[in-house]
Amino acid sequence: MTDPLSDRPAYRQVADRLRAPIESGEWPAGHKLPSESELMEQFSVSRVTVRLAVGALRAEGLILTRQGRGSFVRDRAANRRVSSTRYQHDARYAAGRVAEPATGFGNSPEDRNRLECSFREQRANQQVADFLGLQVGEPVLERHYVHYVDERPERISTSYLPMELVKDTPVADPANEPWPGGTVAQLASLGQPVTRVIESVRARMPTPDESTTLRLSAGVPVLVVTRRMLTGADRDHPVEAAVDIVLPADRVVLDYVVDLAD
Amino acid sequence: MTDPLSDRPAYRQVADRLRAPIESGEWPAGHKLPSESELMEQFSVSRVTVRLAVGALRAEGLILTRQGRGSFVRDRAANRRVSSTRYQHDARYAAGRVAEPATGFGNSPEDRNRLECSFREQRANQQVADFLGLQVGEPVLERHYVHYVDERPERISTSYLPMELVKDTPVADPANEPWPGGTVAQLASLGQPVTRVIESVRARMPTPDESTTLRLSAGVPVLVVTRRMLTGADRDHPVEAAVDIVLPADRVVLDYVVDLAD
DNA sequence: CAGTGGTCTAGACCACGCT
DNA sequence: GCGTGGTCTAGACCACTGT
Repeated sequence: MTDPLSDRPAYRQVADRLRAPIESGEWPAGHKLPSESELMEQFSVSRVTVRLAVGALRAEGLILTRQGRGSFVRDRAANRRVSSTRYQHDARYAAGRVAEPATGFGNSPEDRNRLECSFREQRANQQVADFLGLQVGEPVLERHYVHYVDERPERISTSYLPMELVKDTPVADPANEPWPGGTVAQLASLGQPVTRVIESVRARMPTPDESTTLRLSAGVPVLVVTRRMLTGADRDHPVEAAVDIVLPADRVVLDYVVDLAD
Repeated sequence: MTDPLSDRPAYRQVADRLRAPIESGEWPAGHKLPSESELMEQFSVSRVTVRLAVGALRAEGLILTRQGRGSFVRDRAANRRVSSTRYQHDARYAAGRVAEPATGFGNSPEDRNRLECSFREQRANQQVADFLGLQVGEPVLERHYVHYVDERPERISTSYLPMELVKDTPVADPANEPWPGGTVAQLASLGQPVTRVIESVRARMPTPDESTTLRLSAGVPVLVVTRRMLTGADRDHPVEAAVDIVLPADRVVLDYVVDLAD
């Protein structure tokens, strides 16, 4: 039953009573919630009220609903770690100092990875021009990737390289993807050893397109990384800009190692 | 009008037709959407259908609704940048090599910052023990913070220090907060200069409590950072663990600088 | 087939914000 | 007072999942 005297709306009271056993762990991941008809009877409310409550929990990312089956407690443990140390590792690989590249953005074995990519020549927009130190309209190579791990899409990204740098080189040929050692190794092959990577991390709800591509359930945000790669002894010459690396937040953790030495 | 022949449900069609002018920029941040009655008439659908459409846009973080006023396009530009370089800066400050500390987690002028904190002695749980290299149950100092910038709550965090390290020191006294130079400077004052910081970044939807404290509107995720601070020449001796630094994703961007030098 | 969630209608009353 | 969104009801039909 709900308390009609409370100023807390009925649907919130129902949501609260369902949230408690989820957050306490009493209902573990995969546990089936009572059906909507059971909840209607249990709390003496209409179907619309029940659905408002269930919808709230779904928007919080606590449950997922499947037509014809029911509502279930979602597994919220993100398990793929993506570490900033992969850049250092790939730089050492490109310099011939280690035998194996870092195993992709996902640090997962090669045989579980798959990459879809499409390249095209494009003219720099304002943001890309700012990042690469170019004028708006200068030619750049736009590279669009969808990265799969175990047949699950785990990353959408769009990256830009100055056309002047890559024209008529193996880097501009999508047939050479996936390139061992990634973008860091590609730039090294062009005589541009990366000396600094700057990543900016944001989070937001996915667009419907992203939600479809990444197969996200309701209530799951995306991590959005923008990346700049720089070369030179002063680490200030931009050579690559990845403006949107979109990652599913229910599966990915980003690790950053910051060393203090002066 | 909606197309009843389409297999796309009516509420999605309405949502699509409202999303287009928002994403194209035709309706800029702050623009008022048509009222629910107007949408009912315009698309010849019931109120419930209109509210499903509006609710979907709200869950995507595109709009916010205010009772008695209407629905408005939300401003999605996050503007506070939090950079990993603040740790290096604070280390130099603690070593007396620069005159001013980094201006807080938010890198914003001191006079716009305010800190609420509460300290208490606690026994390490499994996660804290793992992070600090202690046994479960060993005493730790638990520090809970809420950080405001311009009177807006911008960060909730819980941090742990080994009790053995801080007992009867100025660091254990909340009256000394905010401490110039932050945790890095506090540890330096204890003879524990931090040599490495490891941050793990996740994103998820907020709990109702977090949503209230951070004054989040619907459809806004939180960035969740867990941090470990390490000392020693081998950068492997843990001295601090911040298990949950919760940041509003509509206002904060995290910047990380990764230098490659070998 | 029965049970589940997904969509949709018509109608009602309330709380809030502005004039 | 009036228009706004917030909450709630009773009832209907559909699509999907399992037996």
